[in-house]
Amino acid sequence: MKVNNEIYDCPVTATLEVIGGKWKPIILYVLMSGTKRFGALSVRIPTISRKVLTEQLRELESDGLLIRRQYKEIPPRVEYTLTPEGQSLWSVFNEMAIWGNNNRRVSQK
Amino acid sequence: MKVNNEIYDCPVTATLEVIGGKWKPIILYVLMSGTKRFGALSVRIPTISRKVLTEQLRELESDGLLIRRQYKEIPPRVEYTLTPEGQSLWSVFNEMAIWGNNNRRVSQK
DNA sequence: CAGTATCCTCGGTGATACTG
DNA sequence: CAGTATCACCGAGGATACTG
Repeated sequence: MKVNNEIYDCPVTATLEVIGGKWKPIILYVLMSGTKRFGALSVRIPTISRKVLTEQLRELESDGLLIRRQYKEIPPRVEYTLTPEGQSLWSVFNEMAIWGNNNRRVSQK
Repeated sequence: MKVNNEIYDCPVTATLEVIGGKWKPIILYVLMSGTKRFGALSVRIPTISRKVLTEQLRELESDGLLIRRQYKEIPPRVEYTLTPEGQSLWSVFNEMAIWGNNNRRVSQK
């Protein structure tokens, strides 16, 4: 997500630049529970198109938050795993979850 | 920001629904240091148009994060103040700032 | 001073079809 | 299975001018 220009570069906006947007939080959240295949991500997030899922995963990869492993098999297999940097976002998500639970009405899954 | 549909309603996305987007973090951050007038916000965030600033402030107000106080004077004076709920976002921003400082290259103001 | 009112641009997202 | 390619849309955000 294009959050802001360099004038306002600050750690908070830098973080939102990486985890903000419509799909990245849920993708990262799903991957927090461990390595997932492309298809598994697609099943867990059924309303995202494969095109957009691919794009978001590529961005998270180039931001160093996850690793893409492609196995040269038939049928193809591609796995996505959080890097330590990606996993370290847990504390951020946790703080957001606490605030959301305390201050928002959240319907449960 | 339209983050996601109800299927993925979770505390994290609920939080991002409120503080995500291009301008809200910086607006909230500026207001963390105390009540500000419309013009003061505009000066501190010079690249936001007044139209968009107005829109964002209205959304933050209807989300209960800030209070808008209008003084019937000439010239007009309008002040924006964080509610306790808005101020309670400090811990969220703090966690994001820590992560950003540890994991991103951030140019200083 | 603190906004509105209009008009417009652009990029993120979606739908659909195709492929190694 | 895990993608690409193409086309299309829509709405957040921006530019500019006007106002109580």
